Amino acid sequence: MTESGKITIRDVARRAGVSLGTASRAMNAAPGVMARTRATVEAAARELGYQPNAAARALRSRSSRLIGCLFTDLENPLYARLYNSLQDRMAEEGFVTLINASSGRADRESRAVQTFAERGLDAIVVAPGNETDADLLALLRDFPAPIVVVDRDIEIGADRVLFDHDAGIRAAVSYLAGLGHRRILPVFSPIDTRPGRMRSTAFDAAMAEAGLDVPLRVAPDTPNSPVFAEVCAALAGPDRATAMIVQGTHVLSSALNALARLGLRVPEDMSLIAIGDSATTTDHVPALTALRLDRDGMVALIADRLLARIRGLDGPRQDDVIAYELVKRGSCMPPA
Amino acid sequence: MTESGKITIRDVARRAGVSLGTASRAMNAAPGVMARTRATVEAAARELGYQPNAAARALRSRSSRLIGCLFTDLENPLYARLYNSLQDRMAEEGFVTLINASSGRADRESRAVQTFAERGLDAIVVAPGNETDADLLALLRDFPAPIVVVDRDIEIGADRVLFDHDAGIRAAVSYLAGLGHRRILPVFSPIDTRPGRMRSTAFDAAMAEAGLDVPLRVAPDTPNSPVFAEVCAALAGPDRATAMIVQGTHVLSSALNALARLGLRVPEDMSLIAIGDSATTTDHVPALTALRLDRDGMVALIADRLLARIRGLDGPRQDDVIAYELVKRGSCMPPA
DNA sequence: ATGAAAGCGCTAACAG
DNA sequence: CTGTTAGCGCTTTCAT
Repeated sequence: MTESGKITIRDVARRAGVSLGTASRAMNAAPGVMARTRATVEAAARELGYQPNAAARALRSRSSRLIGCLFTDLENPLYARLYNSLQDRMAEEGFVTLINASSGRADRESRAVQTFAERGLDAIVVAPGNETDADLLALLRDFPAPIVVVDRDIEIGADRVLFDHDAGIRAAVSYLAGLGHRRILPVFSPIDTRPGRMRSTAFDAAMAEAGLDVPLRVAPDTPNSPVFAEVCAALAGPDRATAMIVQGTHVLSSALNALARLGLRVPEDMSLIAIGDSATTTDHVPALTALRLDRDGMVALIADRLLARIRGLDGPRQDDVIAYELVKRGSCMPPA
Repeated sequence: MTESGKITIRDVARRAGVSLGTASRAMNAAPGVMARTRATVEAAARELGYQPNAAARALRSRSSRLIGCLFTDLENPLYARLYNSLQDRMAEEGFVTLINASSGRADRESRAVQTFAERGLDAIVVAPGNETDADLLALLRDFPAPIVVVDRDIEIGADRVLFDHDAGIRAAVSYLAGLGHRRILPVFSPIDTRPGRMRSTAFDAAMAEAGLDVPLRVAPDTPNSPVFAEVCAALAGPDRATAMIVQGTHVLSSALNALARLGLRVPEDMSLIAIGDSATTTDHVPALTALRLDRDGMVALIADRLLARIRGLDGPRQDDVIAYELVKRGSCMPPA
């Protein structure tokens, strides 16, 4: 019935009794259109069920009104939520947001960037799993549209939004140290990418400043590797850690598993701080003290930067830093 | 340097010393092009770093080579993986796959479908959170391209890929009953959508057939609601259940939480079968017996159906059923 | 097998 | 403020 896809701007113009150009201007809220004319055109469009043809528009205007995201992992709540929020915000501005998950494989990431280029995306936001792949870096450097890099140490002359792992980890360590903990077990992701690298460095520095040793550490191979066995082993000795700082979702749940297996209760036998806040931390009983990113702030920052660059802002590339907040809940107490 | 985006098919044709039309035919592997000509054109394209303009192509050919997915939740491992696999498969066929997450809100779902229509997507696959919203259904019915519905009871004349919850739940119940369990606690999602509805029905039927009562059930408000308190309450009595069948990821982890709090070990004190297989089930210690969907089969089915319809297959709409497999691991044993 | 030409639907530049 | 016109880059007739 609606026969969508058949009605062109010509039909709208005819029905509104104006020229094609005027119809276009009216619908795009261009300056210099009489309010009355605009109303007439809009009414005609509505009555006809007019839907603009995105391809024609992109071809002519050289803007696809498409934004792309390249992340490693869709299941990661951080990225899933970032994508959701970004999508909402960009939709308000008339953009459609794509996402591509690479599982961290460099070849996939390169292909995705290439596809993005062919499709003429207006901008992309990337957090690739790989910070050093030459191919990917070249593709990114040559990318014909603005890029925002999220929490990766890659230098391609693009704007970046970076997380303040340093302050976050320091806050966690000093909270725990203040509670009286002296043996704190870090369970962090591998160091081949910015978050892992920075967390490890910050942790070591903070511990050193607090005069504490770091005899043991658990480093999952990937951000999603289970660490059950490693955590069990690390907690086996007589001088076991009395507190842990644990990253992520998968890693966190397998660490929790290990505690359960060892018969260690949180927080009585083990204090715990999670890096990143999600359903896993809030739904846990007791709710977990966590390092939470200011997600809304981050999305606003990314979106604003994206929009500004799309609109032609030509200033120097800029780095912005997003803070972590230590949300204190029930998973920490002084050691026994 | 590469100056991408500037080289058009004209440049390629000129360099190859052929006409524009021939260049197009050569690159699209159209019939009736001399092998030599094709080679020349392809070489020219490569040397120039030619990238076809997707918008122009879409405008002229009336095909965007874009596929859309409309799911409720990106964090849900099932959808995240379905999307990943589908994307891989469709990329091989030259399509880019978009995804949109609605969080189950009908208005968002309607807007997403509308956007998909404007963008001229070649096909969409949908698993909306809402099966009855009139607006959404109308939009879907009028959608100008093929649709594949995933596990939803919506009748819009589209092909569907449905999960066999009935056989799956029955297999789980009869396995547990065979082990000697008589009190089995179901922890299922709400019944306002196909999976929840079918699971509940199948569970009741299977229990009745096994001659077992269902005194208690836990039904989270949404597929992601925590059920800690409800599970604790349900397991409080003297005749507590000795086995549970639990859905999802979030629900599952909060149920596991509840067991830990109650001091109930799996499987010694409580047998447990998870609906859906993910890192949560495989990484748990002990690994959880789970109802696993044949994901590869599902993706192949969806992709084939999509492709066939895009290519004009005009047969009657079809329903396909995907089986669940009961993967036996360490979380079940006879009741004490 | 290839070349020439038309035109997809739209926006932007230029007149009036 | 509005009408007219010229393409955007490509695929697809229609000739040859």
